[in-house]
Amino acid sequence: MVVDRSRQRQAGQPTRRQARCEAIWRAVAAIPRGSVATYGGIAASAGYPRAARLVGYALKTAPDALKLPWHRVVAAGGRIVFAQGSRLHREQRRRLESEGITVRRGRVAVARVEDLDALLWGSDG
DNA sequence: GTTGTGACATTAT
DNA sequence: CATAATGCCACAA
Repeated sequence: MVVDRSRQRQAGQPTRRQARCEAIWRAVAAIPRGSVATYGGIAASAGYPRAARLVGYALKTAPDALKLPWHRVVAAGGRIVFAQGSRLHREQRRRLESEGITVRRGRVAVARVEDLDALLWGSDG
C-alpha cells in the first residue's frame, strides 16, 4: 500500500474546497422561504463551524444555475454585509422584502436571527 | 513559504 | 454603536 502524504487526493476526486462549497450550497438551498440564516449558521449547518468566511466564498463562486437563495444569508445580527447603496445591497433587500422580510438600516427586522438559523440545524422548520 | 485579501464571527476597548 | 485585534478557511501574487 503506497503512502503518499503530499498527494492523498486521487486524480479526478473533488478538492476540499469543492466538497465544502457543495455542502455550503446545500445548506443555503435548505433555508426556508421567508427565513434568514447567518454565515456562521450556514457554515455550522454544512458541518464546518467557524468557517463563516468560506460561506461567503462559496456564495460568491456559486454557479447561477443553482439558483441559490443567497439573499437569505445575512451576517451576525441580521446585518446585510453589502454596503448600503451598493447594487447587491439593494438586490438582497428587495429579494428579502419580496418574501415578507423587513429591512431597517441595513438589518433584517427579525427579533433574533440566531434563533432562526438555530431552527435550521435542529428543528424540522 | 510569506503576505494580503475577502459576501464573516467573536471578543475586547 | 464604532474600532481594533484575532481566528477562521481558501485563494492569488
